[in-house]
Amino acid sequence: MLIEIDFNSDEAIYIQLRNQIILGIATATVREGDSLPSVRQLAETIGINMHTVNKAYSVLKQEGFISLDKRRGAVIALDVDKMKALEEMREQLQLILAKGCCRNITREEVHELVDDLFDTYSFM
Amino acid sequence: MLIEIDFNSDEAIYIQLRNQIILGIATATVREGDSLPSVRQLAETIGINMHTVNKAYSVLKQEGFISLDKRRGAVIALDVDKMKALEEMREQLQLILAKGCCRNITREEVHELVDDLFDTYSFM
DNA sequence: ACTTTGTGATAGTCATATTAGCACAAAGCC
DNA sequence: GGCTTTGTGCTAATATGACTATCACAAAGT
Repeated sequence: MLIEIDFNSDEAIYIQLRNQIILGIATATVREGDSLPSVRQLAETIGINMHTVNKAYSVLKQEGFISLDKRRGAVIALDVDKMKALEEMREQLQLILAKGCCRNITREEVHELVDDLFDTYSFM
Repeated sequence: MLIEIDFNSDEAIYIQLRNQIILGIATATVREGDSLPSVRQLAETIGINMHTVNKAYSVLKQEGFISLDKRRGAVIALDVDKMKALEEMREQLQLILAKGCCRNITREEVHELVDDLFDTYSFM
């Protein structure tokens, strides 16, 4: 799994890491049960501090994407609470759709965008 | 237009302000051509500093939602660059849909969510 | 034994967010 | 003409979060 960090981004490094790992899971680059590299390994590969990677992993654990194990390290383990996920998605979509609405984007165009992206994430 | 700030939120005050104003535009609480309160007025109403409101307005201007005028203050003026807006929306949807995908949310459920929210933003 | 693992504590640096105070030119009002 | 309000600019102080740098330690694998 290739991870690229933009050091000039205004987005925190550990957030970029988290996002790319989530995208990696959705695009089936990594699958349920797979292990992520150790915090020290990944940190050295990217060229950042160990604790920054650890923070990204902690966030992913807290959000229910991975499970941290002493023996196997960080393992992909999806906590599927659909109701909670739908509520969260609704909240996040709210602002994005409002922006689009101000720019005269129609609901049909949003549907196309959703379908287009969903085809990329067809891992089930 | 009612504005509520959560001072315990991890989201910056000026970001909360920006978001609520965008939602206000989309829900037609404020309409194109309307003026927003002056930076000093709004700051006093909310109980925050003048410069924080000014920052929110500056961001909204830079993003093409309002236009700042010496005489009329901050006026709702939507810069409709649809292509740019679609590109931006695609980028923002990418992560949100990836998250949902990991939680087994189907594209039909996303469509329902989109339609539901779009009904709220029917100002055109 | 040796290495690697996650994890914790501590401390320093840097950027950002927020507030405060002062100022000034332009516009509106009486 | 006086007065107020407007956006905008400047500087400075404080607080918080992000990132890095070390040192450390117990648990697990080889």
